[in-house]
Amino acid sequence: MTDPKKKIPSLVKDQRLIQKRREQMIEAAVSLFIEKGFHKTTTREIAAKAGFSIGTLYEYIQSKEDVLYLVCDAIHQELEERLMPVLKEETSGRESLVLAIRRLFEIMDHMQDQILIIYQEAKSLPADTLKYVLNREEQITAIFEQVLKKGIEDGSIDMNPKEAKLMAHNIMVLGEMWVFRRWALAKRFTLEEYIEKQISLILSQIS
Amino acid sequence: MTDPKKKIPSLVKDQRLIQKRREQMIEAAVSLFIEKGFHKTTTREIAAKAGFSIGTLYEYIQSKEDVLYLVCDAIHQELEERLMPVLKEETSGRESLVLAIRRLFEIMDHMQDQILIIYQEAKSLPADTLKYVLNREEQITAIFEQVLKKGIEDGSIDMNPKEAKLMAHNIMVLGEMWVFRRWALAKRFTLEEYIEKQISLILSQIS
Amino acid sequence: MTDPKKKIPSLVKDQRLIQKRREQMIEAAVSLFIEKGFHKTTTREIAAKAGFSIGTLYEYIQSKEDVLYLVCDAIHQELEERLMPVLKEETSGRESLVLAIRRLFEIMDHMQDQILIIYQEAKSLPADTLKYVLNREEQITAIFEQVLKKGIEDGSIDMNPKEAKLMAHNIMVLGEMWVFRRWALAKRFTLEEYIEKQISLILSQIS
Amino acid sequence: MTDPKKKIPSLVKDQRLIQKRREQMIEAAVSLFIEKGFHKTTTREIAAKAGFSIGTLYEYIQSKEDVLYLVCDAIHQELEERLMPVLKEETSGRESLVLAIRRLFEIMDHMQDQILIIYQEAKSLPADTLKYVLNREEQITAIFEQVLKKGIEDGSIDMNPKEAKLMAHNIMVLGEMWVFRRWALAKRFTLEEYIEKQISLILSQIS
DNA sequence: AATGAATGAGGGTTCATTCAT
DNA sequence: CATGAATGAACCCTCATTCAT
Repeated sequence: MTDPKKKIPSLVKDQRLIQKRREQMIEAAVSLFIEKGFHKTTTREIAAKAGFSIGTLYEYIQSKEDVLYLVCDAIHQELEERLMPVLKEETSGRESLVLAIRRLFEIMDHMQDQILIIYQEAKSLPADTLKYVLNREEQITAIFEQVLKKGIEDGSIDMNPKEAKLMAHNIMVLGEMWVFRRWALAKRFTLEEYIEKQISLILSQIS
Repeated sequence: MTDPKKKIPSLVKDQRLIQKRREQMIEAAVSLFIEKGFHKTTTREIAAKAGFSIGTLYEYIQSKEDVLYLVCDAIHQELEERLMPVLKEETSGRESLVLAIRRLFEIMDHMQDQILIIYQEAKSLPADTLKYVLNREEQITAIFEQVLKKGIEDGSIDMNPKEAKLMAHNIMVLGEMWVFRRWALAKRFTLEEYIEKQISLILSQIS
Repeated sequence: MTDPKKKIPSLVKDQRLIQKRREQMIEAAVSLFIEKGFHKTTTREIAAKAGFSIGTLYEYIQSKEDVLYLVCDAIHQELEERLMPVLKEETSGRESLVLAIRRLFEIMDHMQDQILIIYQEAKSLPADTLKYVLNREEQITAIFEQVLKKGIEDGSIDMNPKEAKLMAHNIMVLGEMWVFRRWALAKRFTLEEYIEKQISLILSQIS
Repeated sequence: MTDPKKKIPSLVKDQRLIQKRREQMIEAAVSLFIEKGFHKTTTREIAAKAGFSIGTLYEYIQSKEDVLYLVCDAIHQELEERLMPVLKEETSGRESLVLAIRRLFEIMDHMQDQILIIYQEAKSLPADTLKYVLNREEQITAIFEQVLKKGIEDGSIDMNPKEAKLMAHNIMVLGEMWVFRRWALAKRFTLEEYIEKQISLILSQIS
């Protein structure tokens, strides 16, 4: 139910320190992965940019792939933290949906580089670890499923509840599309136009 | 307008042979990239699986990235070749659209591994070369734009022609989604269900 | 004025260690370059003979050419260190010249293999780096120019000061000649005979 | 006594053809060796520049080093052919010497790139083959020895005949010096100045 | 807890040479 | 005689990971 995270073992005991060092390393890794991708980034570079030595890096992780996992998880974390507030609003499911979609797309625009990391590099995770990341992705998708169901219940959305999950995936993917088809879309639309048009198209499916 | 391909220089002069050897190399590379990804596949493995020596491999390409480009191009080629026939049918734009979407999704299902290669590995191409691949992707997307416009003209599709391009991208992405969200979708839907539901959702946007 | 050396970057920080390892590597490389030349010597051989791994070698240099530069520089260093003491003597310029020539030729004989490395391999250095080596060579030549000028001033040498530089080059080259024409000269002369004859010939030019 | 050349075996019988093809290959190789050195020049490049295929190249030689030998020999040949005419003049040994030195230095200037090939690349020849090249070099040196002896005999040159050989080597080396110390000498002297000064210095040794 | 020197397997690429056509 | 495709040993260099200090 809650958010199961993979435990990455550390040689260091002090939990505070672990958190601090991992934040440093994630920040360093994100910018490096954005710049050159996971494979072309070296562990040395990550340690250097994080401000400590390669030896220290390996006190807090066990392999380079651990860093990738921490990065993916942090990105999902940020995505979720940015998305959740919009759901607090007390409105109809339909309005909630529109707000959430808009927010999602704005987040996608804002975090485009990070989103790309997940899309392009997650495959390099060991199969086990990958599951945790995909799980998290599914949970975020489930948020939209919930909003849709709320709308169906309060009558503001007209659709078969069985299709809520698919619809939720569609929404997520249309958001991500702004990131990984940006090379084509940005030639034609501003973010605002993109949001407006997609919301309008989605609404035409639930009336 | 037409389909510009990047010329990959070869030390070998015989064009027939170049084509033959490159086909062998592409087939080998595709299966290896599927199995272990571009970065973890070695040029030696590609040569061995293709049935010739590493020296021979380099008679037909200049770098490992050339192999990746050839692979991406071949995948797009196959995708296009599988998609085009469905457009020959003499029907309304709307029916043509439905046929094309169905075919696209079936192709995505059939070529899922290859599609994943493009999505996950194309980023490793040199910027110059990447353009060729994205261009090709855009051209395939344009096919759906054409079908939509045909439907608008013959009155079978009701939508603002200005939105045809976006809609075409949406369709492509919903097809690709069957590939890269398969881990979530396949738990809930068969391909057939997926096709039916998505077509029905898309049709609700153009009536 | 002073002796500008090219800074070869190292991944290792400890300056002491850098010096120590580079000395090991230079000693190994010199003997290998003598034995088989720069091109036929592999970096692995250098590392092995130096007593460490190939990975360690590359912690202290950036490319095989860096080793060649270090070798050339060390050879020039030794040459200079062997030559300088003879100039401390308090005598006339003429006597000083004779002493220096004798010493130079003795050094050439002693360091023949190393001198050959510079002559035959320096061309493999990148243009930038080659300049440092040639510069050093010119500085050593300038030593003889100074001695000649001292002799002109104190009246013990009779020559146009304008020709001191050319004369200095001649002396250097006659010294090197003992190295790279050894195959012919050693058949006819001992080192001592060679020195005597050449000094006598040179003196006949400055009286 | 005469000029023993190394026989390089060829698979082809027709002597005319052998000579023609080898001339082509030498011309190609010389320009490539000048441009990039022996080691960085590939046999493919030599064949291509010579105007035939790599297969054909190996019909006329047995190894890349054979090409280097042919090149060295051709250079010596040209050097000799340019030098000999000056000896035909009917004058005193002293005048003959001056003429020969001048001619030698002019040739060195003219053929500087080729001379460099011999100096820097000959060491890559197999020991056996190297002997032929050094032999040739000694023969050319002997020319000057002859001129000196003629001068001693006709009284125009005053020196101990035992030193003629050394003197001849000195002259050769001072000529080569114009080539391999050009980076320093050309800053100070024109060829003409260099010739004048060196001749004057040499003459001061034989009066 | 932090450091950073050491390791060495492994990767991409080159190129002299061969030999079937 | 000429061609040029095929070979594979060998080269330079990288980098994730370890471990003594």
